[in-house]
Amino acid sequence: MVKTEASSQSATQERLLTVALKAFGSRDYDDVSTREIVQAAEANISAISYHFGGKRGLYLATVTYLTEQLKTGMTNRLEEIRQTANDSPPERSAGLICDFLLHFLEHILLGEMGQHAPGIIFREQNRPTEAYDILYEKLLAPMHFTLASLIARYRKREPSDPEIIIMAHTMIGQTVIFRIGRTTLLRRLNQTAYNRATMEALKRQLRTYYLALLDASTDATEMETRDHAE
Amino acid sequence: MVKTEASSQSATQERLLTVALKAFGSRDYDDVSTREIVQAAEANISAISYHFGGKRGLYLATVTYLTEQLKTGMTNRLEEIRQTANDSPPERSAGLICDFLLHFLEHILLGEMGQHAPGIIFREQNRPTEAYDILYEKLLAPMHFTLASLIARYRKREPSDPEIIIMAHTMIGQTVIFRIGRTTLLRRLNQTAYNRATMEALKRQLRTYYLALLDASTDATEMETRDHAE
DNA sequence: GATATTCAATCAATCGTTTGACTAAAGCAA
DNA sequence: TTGCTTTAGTCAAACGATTGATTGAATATC
Repeated sequence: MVKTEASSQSATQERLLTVALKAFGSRDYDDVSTREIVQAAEANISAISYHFGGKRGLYLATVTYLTEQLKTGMTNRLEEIRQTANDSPPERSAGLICDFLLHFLEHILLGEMGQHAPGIIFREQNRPTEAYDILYEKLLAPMHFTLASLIARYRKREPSDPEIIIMAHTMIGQTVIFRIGRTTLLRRLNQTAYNRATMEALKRQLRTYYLALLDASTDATEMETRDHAE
Repeated sequence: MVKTEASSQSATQERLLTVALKAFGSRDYDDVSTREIVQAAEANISAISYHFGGKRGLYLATVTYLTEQLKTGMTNRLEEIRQTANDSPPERSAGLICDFLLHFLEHILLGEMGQHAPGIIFREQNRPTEAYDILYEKLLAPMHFTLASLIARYRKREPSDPEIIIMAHTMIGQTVIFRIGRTTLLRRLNQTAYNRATMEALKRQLRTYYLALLDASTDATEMETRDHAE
C-alpha cells in the first residue's frame, strides 16, 4: 500500500527498488546482476523486465526513487531555508548556510540514504548518462541554486554571478570530501569509522571554514587583472 | 626500450598498460572487457593472462603503473616543496600550499594523466580493494602528509594534530571537487569544458579561499568545549 | 472470466580463462 | 660455424560460466 509520487508501486516493485538502490549505490552497474537483485528482493527474474522493461530501466527507476526518497530529508528543506533567508536580514544567511551544509554532512556521513546515494551520484558525475539528468534536475541543481542564492544574499551579489557559483561549488566540495575521501581520512586518523567525537570536531571546524570563505575578500587577488564593478 | 622502475616491460606489456589505464580510468571495471583491451593494444587475448596473470592482475598493474607515471609530475614535487618549506620562514608556507594545490588543480583538470587517474582513485575510495593500498601508499598518503606538514608549519602546530589533518583534507576537497563535480559546475556555468578564462577565475578564487582557511581562527568555535594549549 | 503478476525454463551473447600449436630468438655443445 | 634444445612470446580456437532477456504456462486478483 506504499505510494510514491504519482506512480503507485506494487510491493514487488518497491522491494526491487530498495534492493537495487543498495546494490547500485555500493557497486558498479555491471557488477550488479539482475539475478542477484531479484534473489535479494525475493522476486522472479522476469519481474525486472515486466515492471521496469529491463536492467537499465530498473537503474533509471532506482535513481528516480532515490531522488524521491531524498525529498523529505533534503530537497524540501531547501525551499524552507530559502524562504527563511528571504525573511531575514542578509547577515543571517551565513548561519543558514552553515546549518544546511552541516546537516547535509551528517546526512551523507551517517544517514541511511547517505550510504547509497553518493555512490550513484559520483558515478554519474564521472560518466554522465541519462540518469545524471534526473539527479541534476531533482537534486543537484536545487541544492546548488539554493546555496548560491544564500551566498549571493550574504555577499550582496547576484546569484548568477560565476564567482558566487564557484564559491558554492567550493563549499560543497569541502563538505562532500569527507564522504568521498573518507577512506583516506579515516586511515590518516587511524580510525575505522566516523565516531561521535570526530563528527563534532569535524562540524566545528567546517563551520569555521564556511564562515572564513563567506567573509573572504576577493579584492586582494582581484587587483591585478580585474576591474571591480562595485 | 622503455623501462619503468625495476620492472623491465615488454612492448606488449606497455601497450596493454596504457590502454588499460585509459579504459579503467574512464569506465567501470566490469564494463571493460579483456577482449576490448587486447584489441586496442593490438595484442592477443592470452597476453593478459601471460603477462599479468589475468584481468585482475592487469588492473592492479595498471594502478601501479599509474602511480609511477604520476611520480615525475606529482610525487617527486612533494618532497621538493617540503624541503623548500623547511628552509623558509613559516609564513612562506602559505604560498607553497597555494602553489601546490593550484598546480594539482591544473593537473587533474587539464593534464593528460588527470583524465584517467581520478576515475580509478575515486572508485577505490568508494569501494577500496587492494588497489587502494597501492594508491594510498604511493600517492594519497605522501600528498596528505606533505600538505599537513606545511599547514602545521604555518599554523605552528603538530603535523599529527587531527585538526591539521582535517584542514588538509578540507583543502584537498575544495580542490578536487572541480574535477569530481565538474559536470555539475559546467552545467551551472553553461559551459561544456573548462576554458582558460574559467581556469584563471577558478585559481584566483581558490587561492583566496586557501588563504582564508589557513588564517581562519578556530578559537571562536573552540571556546565552548575545547581547552586551547597555546 | 478477464486482467495482472509470477514462475521455471530456456535463449543467444558475452564474459574471463585455458589450451596447444606455432614462431623467433637465445643458449650451448660439438 | 653447425645443429639441437630451451625459452619467451604470440596466436586462433575453444572452454565453462554467467550475463540480460524472453517465453509460455501457471497462478493470483478483482
